[in-house]
Amino acid sequence: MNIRIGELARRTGCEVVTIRYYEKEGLLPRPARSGGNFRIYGDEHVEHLQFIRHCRSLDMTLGEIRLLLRLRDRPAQDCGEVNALLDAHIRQVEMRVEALLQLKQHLLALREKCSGARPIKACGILQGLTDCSCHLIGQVASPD
Amino acid sequence: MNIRIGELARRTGCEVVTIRYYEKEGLLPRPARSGGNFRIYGDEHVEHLQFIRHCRSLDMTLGEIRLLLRLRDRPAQDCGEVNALLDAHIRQVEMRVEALLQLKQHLLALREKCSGARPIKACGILQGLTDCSCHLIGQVASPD
DNA sequence: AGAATTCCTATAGCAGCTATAGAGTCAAGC
DNA sequence: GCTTGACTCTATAGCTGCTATAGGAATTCT
Repeated sequence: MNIRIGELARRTGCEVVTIRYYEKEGLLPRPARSGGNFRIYGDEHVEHLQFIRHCRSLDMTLGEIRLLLRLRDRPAQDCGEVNALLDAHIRQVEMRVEALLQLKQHLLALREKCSGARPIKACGILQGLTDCSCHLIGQVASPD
Repeated sequence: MNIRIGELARRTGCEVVTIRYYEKEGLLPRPARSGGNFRIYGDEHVEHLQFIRHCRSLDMTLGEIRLLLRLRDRPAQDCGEVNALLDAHIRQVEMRVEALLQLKQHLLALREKCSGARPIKACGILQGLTDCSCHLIGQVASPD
């Protein structure tokens, strides 16, 4: 099976530019080239790219995916590292959720300060944002 | 009160480079300059920057903050727009939380496929990532 | 043969900073 | 008066994970 980049994109739901980007980043092995310098892919590339897309749909970083791919290339090694990576990723997601829930509480508290339909100079929300009393209490964890 | 950028940074917990960045982005008004071309700030800048930092700690984008600042400059106008902006922001946070909770479910399901301590070629997690059966079910909403 | 489509490389842009280079300013100590 | 050090200046590049654009070459359709 010899397909070009457009067909690979169609089969994986991945944009053409993104495929080239993964190649540049070393996530996808360099394919053979046709006489006219077009990339020629095979089944193994489809599978490889699907793996990457699956990981991305789980919000893994390209660094994490790179590591998983490297591990996958050592079939005899123990898979503890894979488990550890996933555990760490799950913890990160949990932390992000907690940070966002805290954030939401702060936003709701701020929201209660104004019922709307006031002149801006009396708006409770803008006053709450200007007031810095709660400034350091609710620091948000760094986004993803 | 005439302070330089380092002192402003200290008082607001904001990095010097970030202050200059906000100025370049039009969020912070250009301050006066000293003879040696140093930025000279006053009380109003401290307050202004605290407002920005407070908004950022609530995860607002610089675009949202720019809009809020512009509204703040029209004290007589009705504050409905401020309320609307905050409501929209809260909804966004809620959606992000839900997306992350879904994501967590997918990750936990994947995690269950392996107990660790296997050779990598038998790792249930890597197999789950290679298998694309659940690929399009759990698409994650675009991050923040 | 000519037009439409696909492909190529290289570069810049998005958000919200952070880091670096190379130079200038200013106050204190010797 | 001169050096040291802390601070400041501008300009530029880097981070993540793409996306968009320009300008060209290859292929495919009619």
